[in-house]
Order: sequence, then C-alpha cells, then structure tokens
Amino acid sequence: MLDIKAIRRDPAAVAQTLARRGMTFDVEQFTALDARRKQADVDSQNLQAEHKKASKQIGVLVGQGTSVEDAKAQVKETLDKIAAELDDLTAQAKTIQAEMEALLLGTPNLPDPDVPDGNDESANVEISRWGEPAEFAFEARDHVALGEALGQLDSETAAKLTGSRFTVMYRDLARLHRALIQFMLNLHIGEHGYTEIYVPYIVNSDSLRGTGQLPKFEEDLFKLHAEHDLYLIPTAEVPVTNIARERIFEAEEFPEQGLRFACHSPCFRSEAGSYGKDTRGMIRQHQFEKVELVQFVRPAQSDDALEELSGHAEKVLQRLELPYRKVVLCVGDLSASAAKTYDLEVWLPGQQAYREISSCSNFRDYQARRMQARWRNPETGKPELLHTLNGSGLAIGRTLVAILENFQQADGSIVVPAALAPYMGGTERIGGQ
RNA sequence: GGUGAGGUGGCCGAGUGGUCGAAGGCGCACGCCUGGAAAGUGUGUAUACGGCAACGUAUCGAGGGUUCAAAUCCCUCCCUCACCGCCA
Repeated sequence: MLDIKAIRRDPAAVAQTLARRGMTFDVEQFTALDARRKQADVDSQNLQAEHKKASKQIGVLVGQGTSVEDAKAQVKETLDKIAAELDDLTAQAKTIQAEMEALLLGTPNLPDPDVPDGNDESANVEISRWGEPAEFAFEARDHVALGEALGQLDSETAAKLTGSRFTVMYRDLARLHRALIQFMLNLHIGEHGYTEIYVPYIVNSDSLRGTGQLPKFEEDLFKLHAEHDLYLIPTAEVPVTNIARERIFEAEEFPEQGLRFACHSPCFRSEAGSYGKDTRGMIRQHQFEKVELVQFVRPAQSDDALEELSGHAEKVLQRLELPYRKVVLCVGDLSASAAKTYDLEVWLPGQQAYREISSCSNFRDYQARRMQARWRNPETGKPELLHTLNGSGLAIGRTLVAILENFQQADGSIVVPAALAPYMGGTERIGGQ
C-alpha cells in the first residue's frame, strides 16, 4: 500500500511513476475522493461530537438527581435534530473510506528509479553472469528424460494420485531433493546470519492481504474448504513476513543489520493462467519446496539489504557450481508489491536457456504499511514502518532440475556436486555405477 | 469434540449502562532529594486519523445489535487457559 500522504503531496508524480507500469492512476478521481472523504469525515465527526455531548448531558443531569425521563426531555430536541442526520453521515463516511481503502489496496508499489522500462521479461536487463555453461560431448537431455531413465522421477504415478503438475521421486533423487533443503538452510543460517524459522503452511486472509496476494490474486491460491478464509501458502514469504504484522519492534530487538529469517516450506500454487506453459517436468508444479529468505530492515538499509540478499541466493548457485545470470526485472515484469527485483536465472542445458530459480525483491514500506509492521526509531522515539525484503534461496525443485541437467554424464548418470556430499551419505553419483 | 473460566493500556489489574480512553500498581522517562547511588517523592508515559493549535473522532479480542448513552447488556465468530474425550 502506498502512503496516502505522499500521494497527496504530489499525485502527479505518483501517477507518472505508476504509468511506467502501464497503469493509469486517475489523479482527479483520487483528489476528488480524498476531498470527499475528508469532508465526510469532518462532518460526521463534528456531528458525533455534538451527539456525544448531548448524551453526556443526560448523564450529568441524572447524576445531579434529575430523573432519567426529565433529563431526556431536556435534551430531546437537540438529540432528535442530530439523529436525523447522523446515521446518514456516518454511513456515507464509511462508504467513502472503504472506497479509498480499496483504491489504495489495489494500487501497486512504485518501482525504483533504476528499474528499467519495458513491458515483459524480454526487457529485463542482465547485470552479471557466473560460470560457464558446460559443453557436452553428447546430446544433453532434459531432466525429465534423465529422471525417468533413472527410474527415480515419476509424473505418471503423481497424476494418478492427484493430477497433472505433481511429481513422485524415489531413492537417490528424493534424497538429493532433501539434501538441497538441508544444504541451503545450513548455508544461510551458518554463514549468512539468518535465523531458522518454522511456520504454518496454512494462513488466513489477513496474512495474504499483508503481503499483497489478496485481494487481487486469489485465483493463484488454493483455498481450503473451511468455515473461515484459509489458504495453502503460495510461498513461505506469507507466514514469515506476517510475523511482523501489527507489531512494533523495540530498537533493542531490531538490530542495525535488521532481522533475517530463513525458512523451508512447501509452496502451493494453482497456476491459473499458465495453461500450456512449462507442462513438461518439474519447472512449474502445483506443489514445490523452497527455502525462503525474509528480511526486516530499517528503511535506510533496504537498498544494501537487497544487494546482500540476492548475493546470499547467488552463493547457493556458486557452491553448487551451477552457471547462472542475474537480471534486474523491468517495470512490466515486476510484481505488484515490489519496488525492485533481481531474478537469478540458472542455465538449463536441456532447454538451452537461462530459467528463473530465484526472485529477490525489495518491497520498501509497501507490505509493511499493509501489515502495520513497525519498529521504534530511537532517534524519534516513534514507531515507524520498517522495510521488508525476500528472495528464494532457492527453489528446490528447479535446483534439482538444474543439477540433473548440468551434471549429467554420457551414461545418463548424475554426478552429485561436492557441496552436497555431507548430505548424500557417500553417494557421489546417481545411477550408472 | 465436550464442559467450564477468560480476553481491558508496554506489563499486571480494577471497572456490570452515564463527565471511563479507562482507578491502582509495575515498568519506563524527566525532575526533586543525595557527595554519588538506593530508598523516598513529584510529573509524565497507547495508537490512528483530522486540525497551526486548543481540541475532536475512533479503538477495552473481531463483527453485528439494543439504548439518548456500551469496556459494561444481547447475538455470531476468533483466540487463550483448565479438565475430560480423541489422536500423529
């Protein structure tokens, strides 16, 4: 949610910045609505004050010994006059208030000035590359062919159990999948200063509103058939970020470098609107695992924090010896809540392409304002909105895909990256022998 | 799942219809006292919105209702605790 005060200060500038996203922010509509809101507020509040005063007068009179009936009679005329208008005015004020709320909730974040223009991913700008895509002396296969040949990747059985876009894994592949989770968590908590956290995988609608999945993107979520609004999490970002919701961190519990949480969780996405996309293999599933990094930082720190956080995700790829590139998303590819996003794209020999494996974003105070996530600034003594960031560090399924494809051998076996050795119980190669 | 008791300010806790945004205490801040400290003592101490300000409005788990007036009464829901039942 944007700061309504900032919009008031310079609505044209806000409209101009949002126009970069291809979004029309109607300044006149906003200004008019805001003026109506304020007028309705003032009017109803004044009337309420009068009403309250008259009511209290009854109390005072009764306290002085007047009978209740007599006291009522004395102020009846005033009260009747007020009552005639009051309901109408407060209802009006509420409606306008709700309109404004809806407008703000539906308005996306302002992209940072250094985010490039563009309509879609083709306009994303590459920042760096790491590693060399391997040259194979044989025809590189994709992860589906490799996994099925090993007899360890089985989408057919998953389709029987549930449906499309699910996977069953066996033996070393299942273990490799688990090893990746352990490896990533240990790296982030051991070397990058993150606190490990475990959270619910089912959240309420307040949490989803806080991080921005609601109200606009309900169709991407799995909603539970329950009396109250409960959803499967689409990412650990939701529960982890929301631990700060409606909370004020005191300065001593909010260190200079901010709060960092690393969380492994399954993620559930309906993938509505992605029919036909990535239908083969494990790239786009309804259920996948991810290690998520979430940071709460002081506003002055969030620029640096994004660089650091994306660096933490990069470190995972480097340790796993997976070639990748880093891109900054253009405005058109930026999610609604984000001010700036780096994507890490890993090289997939099976597709001869770089594919997204991590997305690291600075949300500035956009999520924090929705959540009322604050810290007490010792300089002012006042609660102030903090900044939130998150990034995948990394998506497990896609990392598994990358390992299969990048470490494949001529005989179809897979060499296990050295970094995973401690987690694989001595297995250095999957398949072959 | 059943039964019972509860949810009030940073914390504890009083308040069962009327000058209650809320007694009292703790904590915290500042001052006095002191050579310094402790003790003592005085003052202050929630958040949001509107207003230059005085101040106004809202918030006593959430939502709805009754009433001139609700922390207080009624309804629905959520949560916590205790006991019982069931259970990975």
